Amino acid sequence: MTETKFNINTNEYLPLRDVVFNTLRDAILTGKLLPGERLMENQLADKLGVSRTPVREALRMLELENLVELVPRKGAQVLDMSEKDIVDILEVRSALEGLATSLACKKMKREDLQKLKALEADFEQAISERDVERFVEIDEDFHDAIFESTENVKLIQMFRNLRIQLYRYRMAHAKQDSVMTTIVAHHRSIIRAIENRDSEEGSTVAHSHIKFQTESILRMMHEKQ
Amino acid sequence: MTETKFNINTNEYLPLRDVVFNTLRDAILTGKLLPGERLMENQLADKLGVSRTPVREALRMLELENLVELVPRKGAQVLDMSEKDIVDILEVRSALEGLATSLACKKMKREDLQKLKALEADFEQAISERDVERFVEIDEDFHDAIFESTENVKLIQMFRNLRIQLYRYRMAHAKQDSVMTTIVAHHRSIIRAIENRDSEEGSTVAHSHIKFQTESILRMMHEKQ
DNA sequence: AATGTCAATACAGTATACAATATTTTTTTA
DNA sequence: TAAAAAAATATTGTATACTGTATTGACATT
Repeated sequence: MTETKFNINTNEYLPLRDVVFNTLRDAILTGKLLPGERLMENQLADKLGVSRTPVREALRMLELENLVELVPRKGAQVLDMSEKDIVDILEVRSALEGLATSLACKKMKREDLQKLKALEADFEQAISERDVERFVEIDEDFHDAIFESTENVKLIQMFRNLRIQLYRYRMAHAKQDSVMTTIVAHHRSIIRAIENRDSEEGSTVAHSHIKFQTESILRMMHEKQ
Repeated sequence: MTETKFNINTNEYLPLRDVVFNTLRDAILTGKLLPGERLMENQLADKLGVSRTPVREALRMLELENLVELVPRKGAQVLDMSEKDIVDILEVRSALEGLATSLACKKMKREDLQKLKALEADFEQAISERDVERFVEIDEDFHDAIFESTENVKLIQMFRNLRIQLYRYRMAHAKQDSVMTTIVAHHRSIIRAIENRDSEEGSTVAHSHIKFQTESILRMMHEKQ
């Protein structure tokens, strides 16, 4: 199917720790493992059919992503997130998003901008089909494209790290009335700023985009209670 | 010697992995382990008198801090940093520093501001004594104080992570002529912005502070060659 | 001499065994 | 019966043993 010329076959191999890591991360992000739940090495090892060693290493990787908390000699548990944590994360994300967008205004290639524009139609379709999951996916692509265009590896890395931490809230947020259409409107403004190579404007719009997201997530959390 | 009332004795205990981590990190940051150097688990375990297990875990922790690179089935080596890496890091740091300073303008307690001001005298003394090491330490305290005042745990965490990565360059940078006095001048502007509770100004000054640092480090690197 | 093949070696990946410490349960004592 | 002490158990920390894969070097082949 996929034609591969000179496929250097760089590693089909995944260490078990990565397999375990992916499995546990997915379980946490999809809510199969709940905040506060204890993660015991033996138990996980048995369940996954591996030894404790890769489980331990996977747990440490999860700690790096702030998904679990490790207390020496006590063990690991799935981290819960307070409202303040969410606000803190979004505050940092706003700064990063501002930087990324302003850099995108300077550096994004024309073809990549075209791809960004093409996503608009996908957004509209997802909205009309009320497909929140799809919408959220495209939203990820949109922001990914902006960060990628900065060509700043550290920036991309930090952004991904923050995003993972809020992954659990992304769906519920977008489900709210009119949130999706507002997001699309913001995206249009961002695209316009990039088109005009207006870094100042890009940064400003990005900030207000995240500000809206913050308010929306907070509103959702308060309603839920 | 040290009188301890109600010493809750919260863990004198450090897991071996942390001891190894600290040891290796220190060795990397002080240049005892050089970029590109291979870190072999057996060898390190023997040298440090522990087993491979804590060494492996320490290496993974170092990877998180971007101090070593881990290639599956190949092993670890001390990461080298290109000029681009440094610029990338400082670009992100600039955004974080801008956010932190603008938050400090809003949130810093008066007493903490006083402490910040008190550092000025220390800076002057370090300069007059040509004590670069001391100067750099106070500089760390200064920026730490600003980030602490934001009360944003994620922001502080990311800042620390970035700072560690540039630790190796901090001394050489400050050693250059007139750099220290310029830094102190910048700090005064930052303090003034916080005093005036002027977030906009704080953010701007912070950005130009890091911009100066970036240029200075780059200049140094080019001269060195 | 250049290239290819094979064996030897070194290394990381994984599993397991043992040690130390928390936690839980049971027993003792008031 | 409640609290304290002790024992039992569960769990993490560390060491070691084993496995599989790269890497290296010797040797053979061209």
